[in-house]
Amino acid sequence: MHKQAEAREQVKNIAAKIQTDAEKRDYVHLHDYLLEKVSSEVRDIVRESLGISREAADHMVIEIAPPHVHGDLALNIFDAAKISGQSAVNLAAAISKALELKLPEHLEKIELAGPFVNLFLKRKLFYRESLTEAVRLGEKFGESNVNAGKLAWVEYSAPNIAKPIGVGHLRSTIIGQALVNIYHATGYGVLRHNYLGDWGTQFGKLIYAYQQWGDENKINQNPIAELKELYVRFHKEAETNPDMEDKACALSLRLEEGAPELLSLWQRFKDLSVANFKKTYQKLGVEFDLWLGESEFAGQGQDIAKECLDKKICQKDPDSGAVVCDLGGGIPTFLIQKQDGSTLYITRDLASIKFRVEAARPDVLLYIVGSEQELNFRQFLGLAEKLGYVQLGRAKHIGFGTILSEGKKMSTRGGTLIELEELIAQSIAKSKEIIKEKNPDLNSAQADEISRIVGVGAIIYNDLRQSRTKNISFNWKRMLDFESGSAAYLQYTYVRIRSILKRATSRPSGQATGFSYIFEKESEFNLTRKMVFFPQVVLKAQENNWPHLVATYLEELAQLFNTFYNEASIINTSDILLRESRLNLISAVAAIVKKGLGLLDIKVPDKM
RNA sequence: GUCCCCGUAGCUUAACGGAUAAAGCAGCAGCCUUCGAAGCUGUUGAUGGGGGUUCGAUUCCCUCCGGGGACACCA
Repeated sequence: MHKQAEAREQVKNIAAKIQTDAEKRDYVHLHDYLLEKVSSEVRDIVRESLGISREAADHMVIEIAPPHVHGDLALNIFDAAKISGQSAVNLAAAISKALELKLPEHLEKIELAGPFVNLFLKRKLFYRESLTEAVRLGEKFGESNVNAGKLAWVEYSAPNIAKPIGVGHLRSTIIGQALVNIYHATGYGVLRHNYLGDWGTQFGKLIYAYQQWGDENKINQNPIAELKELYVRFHKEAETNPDMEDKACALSLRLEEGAPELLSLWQRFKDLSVANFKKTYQKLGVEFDLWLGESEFAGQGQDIAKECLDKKICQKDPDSGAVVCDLGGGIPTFLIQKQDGSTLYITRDLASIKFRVEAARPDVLLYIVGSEQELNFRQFLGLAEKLGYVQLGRAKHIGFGTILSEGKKMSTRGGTLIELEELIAQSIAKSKEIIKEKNPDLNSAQADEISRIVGVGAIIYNDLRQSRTKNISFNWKRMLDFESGSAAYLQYTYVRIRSILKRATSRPSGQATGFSYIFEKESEFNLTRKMVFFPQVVLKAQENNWPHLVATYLEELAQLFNTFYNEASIINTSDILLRESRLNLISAVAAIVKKGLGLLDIKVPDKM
């Protein structure tokens, strides 16, 4: 089909651009990070002196020592013990002895406590090196090259056309965009795909409703609201008038067959919707490389069904003639073709994944779709793998919980559904009230700009701060609580640091690589000790598809900063070297906060 | 009925099978003539019940209870 070739060409161009971007990219090598250097010093010594396998040695992980423990860092050897088949206590003793005999460069001493090996850093050296590194890398700190050269295809947002975006698609949009950013930070090239819900029987209903009651004036004035109105009216009237469903079905079949007058109507609805969505995405700071909807794959349903039958993976139901698939393994059977021969959602998804793999050859494909579709994805991906469309395990469904209001799912009928546009507008308005109250000196334009950043940040953070799979209990008050544990808390921390830096008479002398940074207080050291873990946190967030790790980390880092801030004056530090060190320290913290929030797709204001 | 997710302090949430379960809100007691108090310090308070695996379980397995969701011609 002509259209299909065009789409393929488009995808190939996008993939090529992603690849050239990747080639030009200046990657930060993971093994250059200080924490990695310390880790490999330890691993090398242990491997050489104990003769344990590389795999076991690589599974020794350095962590921050718990507060009640003596030591700066702790070596977690439990996995290594399991791999090398020793008891943790014995291995820890052997490791501790080996490290004491040949002390790694960055360590002062070792302490053994049962199965735990506690590490004492040469604090001055560590402080100097960690700060030098963070200052040098600035807002690149945290990135790595672990997945350099790989391509991830991420499908997210995926709203249905002719309907307003609701809070359900909001989660997909926010989580998807965060994962896009996080994947990119670990080296991936990422193709951002908005797979529009622009096909299926609902368009028969919509067209029917339009033909019956459509009002051109209203549609031109407020397209989405009016289209939704038509759709709702259809369902209301269909309750008392059941043959409307059949008429709508007939329309949708004619649409699928390509009836020109219906197609042009459909195209118009789609164009209106997309224009509207783009405005919303702009407010959220979300962007896509590819807008390719389900309709693109509607024509291939029959071929897919035929292939499934030919390969004897699916069967024709003798009574109805529908095509049925049974994957076994406790997965319920499902249809891939209706008895009237028309396609289903899953059939189009199959055509779509085949297309994606052929056109771009991604290393991973992510589908950011609510957990209620978990079964559908097990069926769809199971069948796609069986058909050989995608390699086992490369395509993943990234599910997430529902947004609940008072413990219940938001529903249009119950009047509890919040449309995304409404949510954004209200959040910005409420943020503005708070901002004006907290900082009355801001002029109106500044207050507008800041409340957009803070209001949108509150929405995004409310979603990403907790683990993906859990339901979110939606609560206006909590979302707009700008105290600890909020985006505003992090933004405030950033703004405060910027403010100190502006007031300081000397600028941080970041460029000097040999600069001998010094510290005085425990809280300063604790900050750099926390900072060096940022790249690891980003990596782990990517590996597990857990954006909330970044949020949790940033809160902890910000709190360490605020503690330090409260016990030491930075500008009034009389020792010049110490003052210069502190200015660089807080500047590095600000860079991480900005970078981390950026990974979550949250902006930072200059003042607030 | 089958399958999936979830159950942690009064509330909302953290915790690769690891040391004394971590925060925020709410409550109580403190800290601004000094870099932005949207902050900081202290304090009260929790793993739904019962088994099991393990040197060690909030985490894994079984079971019960409670909440949410999904189960073929919708997406």
